[in-house]
Order: sequence, then structure tokens, then C-alpha cells
Amino acid sequence: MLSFRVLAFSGGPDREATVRQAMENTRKTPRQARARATVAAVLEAAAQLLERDGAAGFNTNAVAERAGVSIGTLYRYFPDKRAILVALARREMAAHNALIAERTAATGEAADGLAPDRAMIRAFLHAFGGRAQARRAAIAALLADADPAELAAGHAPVEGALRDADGRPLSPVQAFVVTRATHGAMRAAVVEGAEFLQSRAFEDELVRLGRAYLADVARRA
Amino acid sequence: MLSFRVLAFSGGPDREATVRQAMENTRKTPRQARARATVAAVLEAAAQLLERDGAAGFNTNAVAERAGVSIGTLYRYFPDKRAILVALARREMAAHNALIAERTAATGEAADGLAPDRAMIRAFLHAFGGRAQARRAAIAALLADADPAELAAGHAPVEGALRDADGRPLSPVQAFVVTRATHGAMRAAVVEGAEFLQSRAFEDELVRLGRAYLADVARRA
Amino acid sequence: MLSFRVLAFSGGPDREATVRQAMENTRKTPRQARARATVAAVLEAAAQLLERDGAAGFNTNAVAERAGVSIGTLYRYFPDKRAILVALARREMAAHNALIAERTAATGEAADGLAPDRAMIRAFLHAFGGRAQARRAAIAALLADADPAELAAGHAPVEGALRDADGRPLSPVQAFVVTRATHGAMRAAVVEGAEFLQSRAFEDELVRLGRAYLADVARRA
Amino acid sequence: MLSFRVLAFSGGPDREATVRQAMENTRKTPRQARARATVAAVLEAAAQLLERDGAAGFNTNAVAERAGVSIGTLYRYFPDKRAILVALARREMAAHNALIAERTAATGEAADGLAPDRAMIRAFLHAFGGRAQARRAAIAALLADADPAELAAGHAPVEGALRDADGRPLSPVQAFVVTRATHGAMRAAVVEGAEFLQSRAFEDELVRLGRAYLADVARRA
DNA sequence: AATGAATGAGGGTTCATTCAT
DNA sequence: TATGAATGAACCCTCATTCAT
Repeated sequence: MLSFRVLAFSGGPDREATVRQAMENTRKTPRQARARATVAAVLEAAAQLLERDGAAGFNTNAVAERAGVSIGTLYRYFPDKRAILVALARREMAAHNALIAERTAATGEAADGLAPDRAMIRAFLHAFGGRAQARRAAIAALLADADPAELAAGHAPVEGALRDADGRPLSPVQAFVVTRATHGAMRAAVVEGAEFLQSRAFEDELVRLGRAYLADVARRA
Repeated sequence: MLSFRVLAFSGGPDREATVRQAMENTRKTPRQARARATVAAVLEAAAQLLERDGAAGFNTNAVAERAGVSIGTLYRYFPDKRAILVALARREMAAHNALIAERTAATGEAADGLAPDRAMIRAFLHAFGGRAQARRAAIAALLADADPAELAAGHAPVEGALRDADGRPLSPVQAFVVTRATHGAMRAAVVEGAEFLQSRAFEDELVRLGRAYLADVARRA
Repeated sequence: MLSFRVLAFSGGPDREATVRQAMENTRKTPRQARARATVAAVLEAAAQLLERDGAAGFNTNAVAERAGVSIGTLYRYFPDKRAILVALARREMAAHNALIAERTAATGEAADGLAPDRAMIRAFLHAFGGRAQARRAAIAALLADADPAELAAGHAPVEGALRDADGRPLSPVQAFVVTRATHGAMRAAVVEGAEFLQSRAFEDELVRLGRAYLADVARRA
Repeated sequence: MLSFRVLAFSGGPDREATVRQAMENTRKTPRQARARATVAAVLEAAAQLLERDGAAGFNTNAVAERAGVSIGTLYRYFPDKRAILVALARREMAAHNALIAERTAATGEAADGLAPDRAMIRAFLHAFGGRAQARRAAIAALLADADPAELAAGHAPVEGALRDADGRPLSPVQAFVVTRATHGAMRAAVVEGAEFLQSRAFEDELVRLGRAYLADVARRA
């Protein structure tokens, strides 16, 4: 379900190192705060442009202008255009993960009484609530030149942890099918702008889909 | 399952006119074999470039050159770059639908002994066998600026015909989930370059996914 | 002495082929005449800018503007900025060679009564008469990233033909020294803007330099 | 032969002021060892970058980083990019002159048993032994926008001291020819990367070239 | 005095589209 | 009707230089 981990790429090592260093070393220096603010402004600007104009409106000059920084400053923090997309995807992912953590890790296995599968689905659906267009454009833009080999990585942790209704591990193909199917349905709802995206009914059907499949796998094993 | 219907546009008023014009150009004029040949050559060239270089290699000059026509001629048949993509998607879709029709509609319910769900899945997987890259690039390119509201249309006929294990119609949300989930898993296999794309095991799991879900829907109804 | 052969590089093979084809195939087509005029205008503009502002004034947009063509047109004929420099050098070389041919080949060995060494020196000096700054800038610009291995090629034919005062071939080092020394003195006169560049006295001393050296080589052999 | 004096500028009024300022900064302020160390570090960094990447690698930010000083500090000591090049050239020149002085002026006419012309040639060739690329890039970079009128100054002292084989002064053109010819041959060997650059044979031929010329001048006088 | 983040003019190049031939 | 040369807006990115801290 962690669909967006898929989109995480690493920028140029040099600059990336620079920025990471700049962003993680000391926490309190005003310099660091400034840098973080700049990065945030750029990402926010990118998201807004993606939201408003789609991938077509996403160019480095426009992003810099909307972010209120010079193009040179933008390039101090992002080695190239693609890195902005990558960082944006990473940021969305982080927010997504935080949501999941908040809902599951809090009370242990079944936070607020939710089963883990439902918790993850709900987290995904809510993370995708706003800014569908921005996310969609980010997906599309990255898909356009992403390394297909890396596209699989994001699902690996979930796939490894999956068990059928009797607690037995799934075959690789089965793990693939259930993760991608669930994710694909959610993704389609986002991309198609389905109005039931955040409804209980949709969530219920997604949960049912996974469980029915896992039960059937157990039954025939 | 009709994956590429996703790519079919009817367009907002402006686009609609544009596309209609493109379609009429493509459809009426070609009483001359020459015109039809030109259109075919352009689409074939576009598919090849998409396949070889991804979205980046897809530019009107390159398409015209590879098609062996002048750029001016290309613009006689396609009002703009986007129209080529649209026409290409439509062509792929038509081929895809033809395949499904051949396998299902021909002998009625169970063509060549296959259940309809399996037949459709198999058709999809085989349609995606070759030219995966071209289709992926076409998806990405169109997704980049497609009107989200229209992305849903392609699945409608299948959704309407779906029944649960007891023959009862599905709710809209249920129909959405089962079509997009199946399609999403197949799409992911294409996009991620899964090596089991055309394996029997994969097909089996996809069939099981849909049937387990529809059985569960019937059980709880 | 054929210093500028050194500067001849080949542009990108594709475009180069295109242009060559465009320029050499048919002679009379108005299209060809247009193309040749465009190439000439670009080269002339480049030479003027080099002459006026040095390498700093040499940028593709300025060249296109002064040539009276769009930047796109410029890039139709030259794959990149460097290719313009290369072509310019080639053109100067051709003019230079023509001058030499006119002065030597005409009457055979000693055209207009000139010994071959003096003829070549004079040709070089006169070719360099005008536009010294443009040539100087072209040299500098190309030197900035020329492949040193190729820098030697231009002198090879002359080196091979050299003989000492008794008609014996020179050693490679000797051939190198006499060609580069003569050329270096002429080059310095151009680069430093020496006012005696085209004087008889300068020519005489250059001729003497080579002859004295070759006589000495013969004497000690 | 004092090849790099070529690079010494006295500048037009504007430039002159700029350079003088730079020189005074470089000369007076460094009573603090720190300042001198900074200037040295910058020049060393510049030389290394020129050596490694050619003119393309020579930019102020890279120089500052490699020198281990901030870009702001660099600009305290050098008014602009060009000043670094000028100072570098001056430093190389000084080292070169010191070498010559050590070999000739020390023991008067024939230091370590070498004739002065051979001593100067040898000094030049050895100075050019290492860092050929850096020097070549420095030449090219300066040539790109040097005031041509000033390029001549460096050779003046040698020219003035030159005598023919009978001890008579040379004409200005003769002095020009012999200095630039010798220098040009050495320069070409550096620029073309000739493998015999530091060989005895090459040195011998350079010495012979000058002597044969000066002898011939005396003979015809 | 040192720092280095920020600036933004400038420059190389691409490519969708037009229109004279 | 076909051609393809020409156009030029747009875009990505670099780097010399400034200045607040």
C-alpha cells in the first residue's frame, strides 16, 4: 500500500549530501531554519503548480517564482528539476507514513480498534484526500522516466509481512496481486476523482477484497 | 479490465471539438488509401518511438521523420501533438477490444472453453505482452494532462455487466473496486516489468481475486 | 604552416550529414542557395562578433540575431555552439588554402617567382591580414577545449615534405621545430597585433629563419 | 623566451586600476600570514582546477571551495575572476624567472657551464614540464579577452639584450622573430603534448634554431 | 574579517507549430 | 496537397557577484 515509496529516488549525491547536512545537522541554527523554510516553500510551490496546472505548469522557473526564491536558490537545494518531484513524493510519503503510524503504532496492533489492513487503507485514503491533482501529476511525471526496477521496492515490506487467513506466507505472485490490486483500486479512485474516495463504503469494500482473497488462498492451500 | 478505455477522451467543449475534428479527419477523408496509410504510418511511428525512448522521444518532428512523412503532412492529419496520443490510445484500445470480442463474444459465455473473467484477463495480459513500454509511456503522457473526470468512462460497460456469485448486480462502489483492483494489478505488473506477467500463475491469482471477492459479496448480501 | 587545419573538427554526424547533403547535392535549387546563404550569414555574424567582442560576445543567440535568422534556424545548421567555431575555422582554412594554391600551384613550383617557403609564409600572413581579432578569438575558443592529439595533424603534410638544404629528410623533432617556430612567430605577430605583420621585412626574416636552420642541419649532418 | 610575461597585463585605465588594487591587496595587506596563505591557497586551487578540468572547471565557487575558503573571502583578495588568472600567471612567471635567474645570472654568462640561450630554453622546458594543462588553460583563458596591444611586453627585456653572432644588436623585427619562433616551438610542444618535450634532442634543435638564425643575420650584415 | 546563502542575468538548446513554395 | 525550412517562446541550468549575518 505504501505506494509512494515507489517514487522515492535519490538526487545527485553531492548536493543531496549538502542539503541533508544542512537540514539535519544542527536543529536550531537560524541558518538551518532558513534552509528548511526554503525547501518547504519550494515543495509547496511545486505542489500548488502541479495541482493547478498539472505537469505542464511544473517548470523550475515557475516553481522558484511561486516559492518566492530565486532560481539560483532553488538549484542550491535541488540538483535538478526531477529532484523536486522526488522530494515532493518523499514528503507526501512521510506524511502518509506518519498518518499510518499515528493510527496503528499508537495502540499497538489495532489502534483505535482498527485492524491493520483497514488502518493502512484508511491512512492511504485520507492522505490522498486533498491535492489529488498534485499527487496525480507527480505520479505521472515520475512515471514518465522512472526506473521500472525501482517501482517494485515500495511494496516489499508489506509483501513480506503478508499472511493468508491461516497465517501462512503468500507466494510472491499472490503477495504481488493483493498489494497491487488494493493499491490500484485506491489509486484509480484518486486519479478518476471518485466522489466516494473517503467514504466508509469504499473502505469496506477494499478491506473485503483483501480479506476475501486471503481467505480463499487459505481455503485452497 | 478494459484498461485502455481509460485513455478514451470525450473532452471538454474545446477539446471535444478538436478531437472530433481529428476523428473526422481520420475517418472521412481516408477514402484515399494514401491518407489512411499516412495516418497509420504516423501512429506506428509514434508507437515505436514511445516504445524505444519513452515519452521523451515522442516529439512531432521525430514522429514525422520516422513515419516518412513531412511534418507539414503530419499536421494535416492531426491538429496537434496530443491528438496523436489520443488516436494511438484509441487504436490500441480497438485492437484490445477486438481481441476480447474474439475470445468471449464469439462463442457466447465461454469462448474457447474459458470463463469470461479469465478470458478478459488473458486478453489484457496478452495485449500488454508486446510494446509494454509504448503503452506505459502513452499512459503516462496522457495522464499528464488528462481531464480526470473522464478517466472513468472506460470501465462502465464492464461494471454494468458485473454480477456477484449469485447473479445479483453489484453496487457502484463494488463494481469500481473489482474492476480497478484487477486492472491495477495487471497494470502494475506491466509497469514494474514483472517477469510473471504472462504466466499461468499470475492469471490464476487474478481470476481468484475477482471470484473470491464476488463470492464474498454474495455471501454477505 | 597550415595552422588552421588544426582547428577542423567534425560536428555531430547526423546534422553534419544533413547539412552537407543540403549544401552539396544539387547546386542550383533555390532551397540550396537559401541554405548556403544561411550558413554564410551565421559564419559571417560569428566572425563579426568574435572580431568585435572577443570570445565573450560569442553566444548563439547573439550570432543568430546578427545573422538575421532565428535561433532555431541556427540550430538547424549547426548542432551546437562549438560547431559554429569549427565551421568558421574551416572556412578560414579554406580561404587560406585557396590563397596558397593560387600563389604556388599556378606556375608550378615557384609561382610568381616565389620559392615555396616564401609563398606559404606570404599566404599565411595575408590570410591573417584582416580580422586578426576574430581569428585570435576563434583560436582561443577552440584551444580552450580542443583535443590536443588533433592539434598536431595540421602540420603533418608540411613536415613530411620538408628537406634540409641538401635535400635530406629531417628528423621528426627537426621537422617539428621548424614548422612550429615559423608558425609560432607568425601567430605571435597576429595575436600581438604587430604592425609589421604584412611587411616585407617580416617576411624576409621568417624565410631566413627557416633557411638558416635547414642549412645548419645540412652542414652538421 | 620569457613565455609567460605574455600574460602580464598593465591594462587600460580601468583594468589598470583594478589590477593595481588587486596587486596592492595581495602585496601590502599580507602582513598577516593568514592573508598570504589565503592568496596562496586560492592560486594553488586555481592551478589545480585548471590542470584537472581545463578552463571549464575554473569558476570562482569551485576555486574557493578547493582552496578551503569561502567565496566571500576569495572576493576580499581578488576583485573578480580575471584577477585570479592574472595573479596566477604572474606567480608562474615569477617562478619561471627565478629558475632562469638561478641558472644564468648566478655564475654570470655561463651558469653551470650552460650557454645562456640553452639555459633559458632549458628553464622554459622544465617549467613547462609539470602542469602543462594548467598553463595551457591559463593561456587560453587569458587570450580569450586579453588586450592584444599588451601581449608583447613580456618579450621586451630579452629582445633588447639579443645580439647577432658578431655581437651587433638585432633589428626589432629580427628580435621579434627569434624570440617568438623559439617560444612558439616550445609552446606548441606543450600544447600538442609532444613526448619529446623534455628531451635533449628537442633542446638541441631549439638552440640550433636560434644560433643558426643569429649566425645568418651576422653573415649578411 | 569571514561566511555562504541568495541572487538573477545570461546562455545553450528543444520542439510544437506555421506558412511560403 | 505535400513539403520542410523557419520560427521563437520556453525551458533547464550555471556561475560571477553581493550582502546580511
